Amino acid sequence: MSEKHPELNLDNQLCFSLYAASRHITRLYQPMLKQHNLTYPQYIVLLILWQKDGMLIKDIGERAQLKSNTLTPLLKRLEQNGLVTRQRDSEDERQCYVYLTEQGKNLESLCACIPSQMLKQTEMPIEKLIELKQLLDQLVVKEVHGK
Amino acid sequence: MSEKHPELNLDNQLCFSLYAASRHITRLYQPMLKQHNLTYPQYIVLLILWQKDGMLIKDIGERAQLKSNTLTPLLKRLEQNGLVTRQRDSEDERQCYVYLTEQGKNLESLCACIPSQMLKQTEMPIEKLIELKQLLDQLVVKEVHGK
DNA sequence: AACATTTAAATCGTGCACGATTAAATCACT
DNA sequence: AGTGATTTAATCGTGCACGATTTAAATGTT
Repeated sequence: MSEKHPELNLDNQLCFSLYAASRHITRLYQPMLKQHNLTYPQYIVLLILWQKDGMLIKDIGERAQLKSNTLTPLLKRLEQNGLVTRQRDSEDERQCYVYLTEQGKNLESLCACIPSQMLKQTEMPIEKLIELKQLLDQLVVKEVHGK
Repeated sequence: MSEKHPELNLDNQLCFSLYAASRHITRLYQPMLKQHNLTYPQYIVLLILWQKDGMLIKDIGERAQLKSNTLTPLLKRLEQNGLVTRQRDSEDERQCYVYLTEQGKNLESLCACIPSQMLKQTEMPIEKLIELKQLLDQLVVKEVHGK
């Protein structure tokens, strides 16, 4: 066991805990999302559209922190599955609006139980989860300003 | 703005904060890793091997929480780049050991500055980062037991 | 010894992520 | 009006992640 560089010990790396925890939580979502034929990033995009229908891809991207190279194919899949439609802005043909279909809107109620089921599975007290979320958001906020 | 299902508000979703923070931190690593022609998951695997050289793929996978379907191609790329070699166990031909090459070993010292540079970039006090890491690890530990 | 079971790695297919580039529309400025 | 810069989405290529399957080797059981 090398101890030349203890700062490189995996157990000291916040980055790895973050990476592992994120994938772990995504895996926990899979069984529930699979019932609705959704992937986790698709679910994120739907969360955004359920809050505000008819958004521009650009604005969805800002909210989800994803660019068109990820969103365009993802939205095409959602469209193929009948959950959204895409429509160019007639005022500015560069832009593209995304609208929920009826099926996409109806899915919201069906997914409403997911957050509470997830909370149950994590088995961590709600105060700790809130604390964790705040710390995570602080970690990201810095760079948004710096940009 | 739909408020039928406030539990689905993106801003209330720990999962999204986790997902966004993880990708954010990975992006922060990119410039430093690119200098050594490494991706972030490759760096994770090297962190593991720097701690203990000559591990089985199975054990690397347990440590990194990755299976062979992810590790095999990743290790082939590390091998192509001259950082590791792979060798079947002659006692048990199913198993495969991964060894650092000289170049792979030498890279450790070159990467030793990365953690401190990352700490600088996050601009979050070290106590908060430690707290964050502990919470993340608690989130994951539960499922390992349940499994 | 024969055969079912288990294990480890590799393979396959799908869907992200993301850097880089492209194409088209709009804007800004002369 | 003309043209260079900017904006938006799409496209392209690479490398993960991961469920599912396959292959080969080892193990267990009769």
